[in-house]
Amino acid sequence: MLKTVLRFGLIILALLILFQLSNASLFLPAISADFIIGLGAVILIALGIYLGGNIKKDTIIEVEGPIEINATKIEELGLSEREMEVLQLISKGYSNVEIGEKLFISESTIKTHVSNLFVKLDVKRRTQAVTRAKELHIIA
Amino acid sequence: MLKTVLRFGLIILALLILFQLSNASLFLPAISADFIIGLGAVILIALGIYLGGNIKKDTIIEVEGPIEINATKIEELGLSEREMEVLQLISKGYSNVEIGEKLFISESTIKTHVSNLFVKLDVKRRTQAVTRAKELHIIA
DNA sequence: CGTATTTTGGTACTAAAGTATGAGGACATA
DNA sequence: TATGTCCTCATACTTTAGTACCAAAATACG
Repeated sequence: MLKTVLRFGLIILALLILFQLSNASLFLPAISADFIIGLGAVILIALGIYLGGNIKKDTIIEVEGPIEINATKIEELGLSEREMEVLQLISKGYSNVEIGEKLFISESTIKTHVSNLFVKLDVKRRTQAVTRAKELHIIA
Repeated sequence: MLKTVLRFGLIILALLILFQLSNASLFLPAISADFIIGLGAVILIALGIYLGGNIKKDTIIEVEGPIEINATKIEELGLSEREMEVLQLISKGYSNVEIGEKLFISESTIKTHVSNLFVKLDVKRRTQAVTRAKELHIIA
């Protein structure tokens, strides 16, 4: 919450600086207006990237303790978002039916996801899948 | 790769547009220069957020410190040695048959141990048992 | 030695998990 | 528009897992 306030504060601050620059450029003909505007653009994009990066980190990578999730590995294995959701619920000990209820989809679909998951993780049972996933640091 | 090119293209395009706007504003006094610059700023930040959100991060994997086993808890739950062995093998992803082979006892016996384990841990499935056992720090 | 606990094993059954296959819809991209 | 990927769901089947109940050895202990 406090971070959110800080971020929006940064955005407003950046806007204010840009507005000031637009005036300052009139009194500093020695410096090209184009240069200043370009500089402002770079700063704003950098700010945006910073904000975007943090937003992504907060929403996708939820971790407790010192263990972090290896997002690269997930891509390497070709695991989809839905598959990751299912994998996480499996690791928490839920049955296929329970997982279906939590995700509002049928048990059949869960079984499909689970089977695909096993192929991609190269395992044969859900308990193995959890062990393997933790080894690879793709779940907490 | 193609996406990367597209993104950098977008950045350059945005910069060009901004430069053009800085000129256009001189010929369009009806529209406030501040407004145009503000609009540009918003667009650039949005672009930055989009770009930042798509940058893949190689997250650092930090190793967890020494995990302590709570021997007291094991006693409290009344878990026998054999049950602990079975529990550990379950957590490694082995099937009942495989566990039986490793401990040189029949699958029937494993099932008995597993069922007793479930009662003592107050769970209904082996995946739950693993989750619970780790919560209680009775397995690594 | 007698008693309690653990470990072992079996049978019979139900429930859940997992496999194989096919297929339609959603959505982004070439 | 065509293509490919993901998500969805279903049917039919096989395999594990799990429950209930029982019982015989092995082991620990006062």
